[in-house]
Amino acid sequence: MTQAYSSLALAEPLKRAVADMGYENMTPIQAQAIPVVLTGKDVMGAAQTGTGKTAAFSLPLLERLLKHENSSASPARHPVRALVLLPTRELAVQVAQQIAQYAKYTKLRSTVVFGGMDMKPQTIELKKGVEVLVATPGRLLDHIEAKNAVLNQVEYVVLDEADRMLDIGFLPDLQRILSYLPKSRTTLLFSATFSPEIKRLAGSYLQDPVTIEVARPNETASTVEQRFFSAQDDDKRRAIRHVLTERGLKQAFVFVNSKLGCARLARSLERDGLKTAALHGDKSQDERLKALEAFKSGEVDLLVCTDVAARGLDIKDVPAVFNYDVPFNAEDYVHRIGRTGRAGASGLAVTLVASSDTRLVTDIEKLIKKKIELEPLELAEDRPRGRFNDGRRAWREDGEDNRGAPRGGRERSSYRSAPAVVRDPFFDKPYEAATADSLPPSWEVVPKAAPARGSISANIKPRRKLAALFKAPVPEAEPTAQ
DNA sequence: AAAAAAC
Repeated sequence: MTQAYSSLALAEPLKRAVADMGYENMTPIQAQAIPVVLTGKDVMGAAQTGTGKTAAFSLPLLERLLKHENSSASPARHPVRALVLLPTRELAVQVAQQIAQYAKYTKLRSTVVFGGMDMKPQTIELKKGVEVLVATPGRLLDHIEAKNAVLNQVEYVVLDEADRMLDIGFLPDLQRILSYLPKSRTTLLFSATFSPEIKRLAGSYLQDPVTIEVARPNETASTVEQRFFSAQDDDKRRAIRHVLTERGLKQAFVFVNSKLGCARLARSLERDGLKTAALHGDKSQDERLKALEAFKSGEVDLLVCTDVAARGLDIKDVPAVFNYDVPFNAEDYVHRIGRTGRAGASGLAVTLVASSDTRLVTDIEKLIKKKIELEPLELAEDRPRGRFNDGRRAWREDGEDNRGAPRGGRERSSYRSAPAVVRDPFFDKPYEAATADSLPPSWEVVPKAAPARGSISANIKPRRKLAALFKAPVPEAEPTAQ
């Protein structure tokens, strides 16, 4: 049963803002959470990625701020009445933008504070007075200590990506922030993933909470097609290009586990002819926001990123997510692939699994409670493999064959194994993002060696089209609010 | 095995 926003007891300005955004029907988490949040009770809410958790807490929160005036505040002052905390700066920006959209026809004011940017403009906004404050923990504490933000009249606290906010890395900051808030308040926790331990911990921050679980916690969105390919490091970049071309994909997130790896991979993919931006925590905030903007505007095809981008980012129509590295935490897998298949659209998640990653894949399998089939993705050689006796690789990054050009030295290099060079047609031409009328050429998967007995790959037929490994895309559903 | 969040 779908429910329309118009059926809700929301103030006219809020309904008008929702209508402006083109939303009509609520998602299940919205339909269930909004009436409960409207009662003012504490809530712990779990729903799959991309199903509109932000609207599920923002709309009823704004409604309550409108309906219940803060009687203890002097008319001239605008005390912070609602605080929304997030684990990354980009997410804080996004949620703040969304709240501002919902509140645009009301007199409620909101702003966002986060690190990596000048304190002054944020201070000016805070001093003007805001009812709703969106923030990342570290910078908020700075503002509290500088007396720029006074939180003793906060009535509502939201921990978005609550399980992350409650993990060991954030907990000390979070506890300090909560110590500045009144004891009597409403607390709302939302996430797509909750471990049993975090749930227990979360319970200690809530009073008589209502638990809303639209899906089993940690459940992946049904709109995302999940594929796992075994691919060694040298093959991973090519695997990405093959899948992009085969599926006619225009854009994708590419997740890696480290900041250094992120920068390196972005450079490599750029050399392969892909338009790429890198997003990780060692970049300046300016660069981070620019990278995200370049991806949103379609200026770049690939966003190579660390887990800074794993959670919450809502970019419309991202068709695919690659896990170039298998994430260390299974929960992060759920969030990473949740960047695609949002709001009912279809998405593809491809995880590239090296032989040392099998343990991590097992963890993911257990968490999402879905059987994972590891498929071989073995591509034809595009360049000679192996190394010289002196350890140099037989190929160079610029694509030139390195054989026959030994570095100076009296010992003559000999090539240990000289496999045949098979050219990969995609590798020779610059990558072009697919358009409606550029049908991708097909490419064959060629097995490199006989599969080991008893391995998963033993069941795979020797030669078949890569395209045949993929099923038809899922049709799009009607849009719902995010 | 890492990343994120303050200066």
